[in-house]
Amino acid sequence: MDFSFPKEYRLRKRREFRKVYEEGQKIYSQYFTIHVLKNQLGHPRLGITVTRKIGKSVVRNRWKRIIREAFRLNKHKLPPWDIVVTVKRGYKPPKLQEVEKDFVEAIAKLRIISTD
RNA sequence: CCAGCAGGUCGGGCGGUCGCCGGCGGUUUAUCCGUCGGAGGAAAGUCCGGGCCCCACAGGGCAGGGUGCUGGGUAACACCCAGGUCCCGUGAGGGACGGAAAGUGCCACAGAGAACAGACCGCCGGGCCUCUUGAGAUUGCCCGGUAAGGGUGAAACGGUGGGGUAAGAGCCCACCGCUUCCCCUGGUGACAGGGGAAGGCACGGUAAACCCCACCCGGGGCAAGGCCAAAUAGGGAGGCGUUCCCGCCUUUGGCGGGAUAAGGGUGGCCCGCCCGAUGCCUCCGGGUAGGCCGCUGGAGGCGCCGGGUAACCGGCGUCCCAGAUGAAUGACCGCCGCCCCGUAAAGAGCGGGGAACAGAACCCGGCUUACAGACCGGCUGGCUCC
RNA sequence: GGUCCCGUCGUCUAGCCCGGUUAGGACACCGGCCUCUCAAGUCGGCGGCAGGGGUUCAAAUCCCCUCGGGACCA
Repeated sequence: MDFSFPKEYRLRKRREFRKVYEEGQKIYSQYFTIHVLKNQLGHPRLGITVTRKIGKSVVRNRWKRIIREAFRLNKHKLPPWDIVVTVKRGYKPPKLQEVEKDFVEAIAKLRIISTD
């Protein structure tokens, strides 16, 4: 199974993020605010937002790495959407399994809503 | 062995699986494969100093800012090294550092008096009143002397002894201290040592108050700066075209319709068909999105030798050691090492748990701040043993 | 990444340049008076210099470090 994470699977420009914010759907999970928009690429793409309010650079990097790992290990199950994950304030970075669970459940919920 | 003082080093190790970023090689022209490398001592705070780049600039001055014992190191510094004086410590050591005798300002409260000082209490002399026969004594008041004592304060005009006096005081003397000046010796110098003269002592603090003196500093920052460059709008140059007919309305004008021109669309091309009086085409320069360079080989690391007390410098050899840009350096597992807890008489073993501060963004030299723990020598004081 | 500014009661502020009473005021809060009660009014109280170090006899004020908040630059 392919667990790689090349650049085509990432959101890299400010206007790509803006498009998801303005045209996509939104859901709140325990740790994140997740914006989602269907794309035409046939695979999902991930964008992560961790503001300076979350913590210093060590903490911000930790969040990004864990989120990226959660996406990477589950990307074969994900629909072809652009997904932007914004970290909420007030949490310490938890274990990978917790983030994975939180992220996958939130996406599953959105999937049900969008198929209705 | 116990206290302590300065200083240096490290910041878990090995292996596997899944990923990420970059270099090189191959392969295809856009994907794979191979291989190598991939956070720190502070990468942090951005507090100083430089390199680099752009702008400005003849030279000098003013304003503004910084530094401040001496000598040295350095690209430079507010850093580092060595030294000096004073203060603290039994000591190893630690801390402070131009000028208050150029001028100005300020020194609250308390206190009698606070900056060419000052009589509240006290001490001493004199006068008046009171008591007394009187000498005289005492209380009160007044005048004067006095800085030795008390008290206030952060700070009150040198100390000890003697003389002196009504009581006192550098008022005078001796010794100690202090200030200023001169000479000699040592040192590059701060300064030190020695000798002499003058002065009874006159000059309290504050310059992280204004200021004076000496020296230094142009401004901005890689989001600097440079290159390539769509689409759209606009600018410049050149070329082609800017014609005819009909109807209506109040004007050499406007509106509507038709034909054709430059040109465009369709199409491999010609004819044809369609659009078309609106302009159209080509080139140039600026420039946005976007991309590229700057971008990591450097005041570089390590070793040896030489110079220097040292900071550091020189020579030779050797190594290449992150370069991202919504921003890589991660996740999981196993074994070993370290620490803690339980079990055991200690240990072994077994089981469970823990491991700091922190993440490069143009690059260096410093400073400051954060930091679980581990290690290395050096020195001081005390106790004990040989 | 870089450049710069600001932190005073619970909130908004004065004082800071040029150091010196118990750091002043408004709103809020608490208690009393007034009122049948509440509000208003009135009297009193509670409560603060972001933290640490230094200079000074003395620091909210001057100097340094740390922490927190904010603005600007593609």
